[in-house]
Amino acid sequence: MAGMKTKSFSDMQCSIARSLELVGSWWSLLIIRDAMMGARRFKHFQNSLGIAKNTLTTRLNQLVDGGILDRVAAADGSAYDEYQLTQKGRDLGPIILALSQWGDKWAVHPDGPSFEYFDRKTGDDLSAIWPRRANGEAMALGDVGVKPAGTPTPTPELNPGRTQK
Amino acid sequence: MAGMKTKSFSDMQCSIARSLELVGSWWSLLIIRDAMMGARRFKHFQNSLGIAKNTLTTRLNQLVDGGILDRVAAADGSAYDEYQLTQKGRDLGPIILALSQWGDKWAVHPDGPSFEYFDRKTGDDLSAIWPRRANGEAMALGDVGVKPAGTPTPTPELNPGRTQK
DNA sequence: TTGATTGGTTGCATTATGAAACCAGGTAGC
DNA sequence: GCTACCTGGTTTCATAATGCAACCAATCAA
Repeated sequence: MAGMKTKSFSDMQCSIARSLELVGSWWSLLIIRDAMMGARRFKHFQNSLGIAKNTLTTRLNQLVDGGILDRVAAADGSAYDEYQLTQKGRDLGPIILALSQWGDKWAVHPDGPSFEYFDRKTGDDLSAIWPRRANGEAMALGDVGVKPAGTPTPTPELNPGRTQK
Repeated sequence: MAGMKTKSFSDMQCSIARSLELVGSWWSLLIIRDAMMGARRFKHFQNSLGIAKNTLTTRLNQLVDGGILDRVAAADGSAYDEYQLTQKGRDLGPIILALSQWGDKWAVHPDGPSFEYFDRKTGDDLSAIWPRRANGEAMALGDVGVKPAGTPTPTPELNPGRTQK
């Protein structure tokens, strides 16, 4: 975990906290972003991120230990190992996309965003990462309900939306 | 930023990095989660998170400064202020959901997840937060393409998917 | 063979965080 | 209106995470 003394989220039952614990730190997400863009070697990550080398070492080891990256023999025959996303790591894609989308809207750089996402099959831009109904229709965030696991889902009649004081 | 000395992501053009910089730390996301669940007062966050009070103070101030929370007069007439998500803050919902979904799959607690998400209008479970084509159809992560902003979108013919060595 | 690159490790300085004590103002009970 | 407790912090101190620079062995390019 970044900067915190001893405190760990791993005892928490909440999946959000557990995800954050396993991913490790902000740097980890940027490492994963670069891995999704094709970075495979220590040097790639270091050049792209401008991260201190000892910190990069720590983060890469943590991601390998966490099953998000695999350390594999280089594809090109080099004696240096490479880092490769596991399925667990590739499944972080929606998180990366959601962060990117939010940043494009609320924290964009004066020069605009640096990356754009598209559909490889059609060439179209991606539609927004957004909660969907069972039929795939995008839904308003206010229509997303949360409840403790195992409790019955409130019926729509008894649950007239979020109060907005 | 959590634990890091001086380094800031705010100069980076990447929207992911800029989002992470603005959100602040892991704690911030859990604070936002609680705010989405209805927490409004200092004490709510402290009880729910078990966070040190000085750290909570810092994080809340940072979220207010970042425009993610507003400090508002209490709705019930109390002299103590309350914290309320702004639109910018509510738009973090998809990130929270994506993190929750990943944790449910890859980092679940032995007792199972603590929360479930549903559609307030229909009572159905939410479908997965996932990249979608323009028509709303869910797409494989491997079909998500990334390119530097401003460059032309590669045509599907010339872009036969991610190589998977 | 020589020099540069890669992938680290080590040591030190600085910052973020945790824990506990403390405190002023608000609130509740009576 | 008095008192005790609650709320929302601040302060102090110890520790962990990070940055930076120097160093190093192994690899690779010429």
